Amino acid sequence: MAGRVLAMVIRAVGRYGCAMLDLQSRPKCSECPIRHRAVCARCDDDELLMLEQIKTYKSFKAGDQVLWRGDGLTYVASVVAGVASLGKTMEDGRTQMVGLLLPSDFIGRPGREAIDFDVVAVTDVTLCCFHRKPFEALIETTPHIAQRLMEMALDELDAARDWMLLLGRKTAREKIATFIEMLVRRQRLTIDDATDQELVLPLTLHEIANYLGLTLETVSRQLGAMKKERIVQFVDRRRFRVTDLEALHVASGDDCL
Amino acid sequence: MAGRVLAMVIRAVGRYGCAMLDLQSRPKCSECPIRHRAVCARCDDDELLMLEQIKTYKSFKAGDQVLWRGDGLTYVASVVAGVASLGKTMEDGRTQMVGLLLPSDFIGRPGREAIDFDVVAVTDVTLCCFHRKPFEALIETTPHIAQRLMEMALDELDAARDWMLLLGRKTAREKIATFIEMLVRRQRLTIDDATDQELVLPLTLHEIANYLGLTLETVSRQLGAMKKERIVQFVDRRRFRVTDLEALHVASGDDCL
DNA sequence: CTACTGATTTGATCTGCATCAACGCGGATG
DNA sequence: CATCCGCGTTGATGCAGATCAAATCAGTAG
Repeated sequence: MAGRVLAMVIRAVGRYGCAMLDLQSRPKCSECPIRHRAVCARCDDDELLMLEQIKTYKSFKAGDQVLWRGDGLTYVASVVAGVASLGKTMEDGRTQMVGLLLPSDFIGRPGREAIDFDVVAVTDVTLCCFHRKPFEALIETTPHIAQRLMEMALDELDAARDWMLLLGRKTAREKIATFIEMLVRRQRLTIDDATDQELVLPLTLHEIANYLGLTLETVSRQLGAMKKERIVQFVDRRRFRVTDLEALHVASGDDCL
Repeated sequence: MAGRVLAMVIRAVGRYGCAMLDLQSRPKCSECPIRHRAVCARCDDDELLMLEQIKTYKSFKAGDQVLWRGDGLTYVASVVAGVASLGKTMEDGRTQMVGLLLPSDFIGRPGREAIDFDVVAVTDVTLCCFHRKPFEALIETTPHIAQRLMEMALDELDAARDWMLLLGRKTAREKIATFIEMLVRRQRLTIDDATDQELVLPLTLHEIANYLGLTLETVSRQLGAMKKERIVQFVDRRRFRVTDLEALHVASGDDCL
């Protein structure tokens, strides 16, 4: 069971002959695109060096399962590139996405043997993996890592709580609006001057529904309604822009700013 | 997650809550009931001494608002006794509880100026408060605190994700069953041989509904149904016992153990 | 004891979203 | 080129749970 990750990697690579990323490669931490946001953000050069020694890159193709619920946690990892989802599944097949992992987000947790949800690659994904045991040891000796991990966990906790309000109390329309607003805000953070920028839906309708606690039909209908109302405008299936940010915000049901 | 202390709460509440505790008093950390589970769990005696110097006890009556959303965070705190809730409210009055705080749980977060939800005392509550600034300084110099806070945040994150599945996908019946099962599991952790123990609903129907993303009428009806089916049995409004643990678990919709 | 207040129960009705079903579209495959 | 399959759209129908309304009960203040 623990070997599944590896099997996945092999399959992913095997499929395309050789994935673009060399598995053996161990890019310099100092040149890493997530250097200043990931779990290593607060580390100094010496600490970085120690991390560098226990890290390995792994790649996954869109759709690949990265971890199965109940899997032994041999590795913990940071998302370097791509989007992955955290999901829970009930016996009868109902599923709920409980988190979206974007670059710099952390997978797994020190001090626990198994993971309690599925991790799936939504797009092609690159992970920076650390063997859990040495990573845990590093936490004991390197305050900067525990401090950063604490910050990140608390941030995710805030996000999870916002999502609980959404799941528990918001209407379908409010859920969709909140979701789109979240995409806008994120894009803003990455690209400057992103007002009126073209945005991308990183998920299929099915995945969005799964994230919002709805069915895909409902998502389709609500999106359709917002198109009609000229709140959003689609250039193709995936790309769109927000034409009425104010109306979008009102529709989200959230307080003033 | 954070619970595992309900019996203590029940006992504390069952007596005279925490009203008897002197506000000015600064009890010895070494004799603190939550010494080994709270944010200070990993601290050694020296570290404890430093915490002791910046701590103050505060008490709140059941129903008191401890913090308002948007409040400046002058203090962070641990719950010493009693139950408090974290809640979110929408403009039109809809509310969703996003967390239950039991003894040893932590309120507030270092490195953030304001809090993004309301904290309300459900029962009489005693807090062990630390001025935020010196507490943050302590985190920088005391790895044990950051490590423990990280652990606690990750535990709460797991709990929040379970709750997201509940809010997003479970039926009313499953929600109620899951809630009761959670109460049972918590009690079990504290009192050995707790099978068939009498349990207490620490919340009103209104609060339970608020926690589960339901209306109080629905909660009442589902509880009524489970009474009829002899799954639970009430001795009075607040006290009950589970008569069919197996059926309860099946009703919760969760996987085998 | 009485009146009042807040918590709970129960019933009747309404509705938002799920469910079921059919169809159109575009990209991949042979 | 035909076909297939995953994805998205659209329509018809059903139902779980919300909403509205009223009665009961328990505690408590007078």
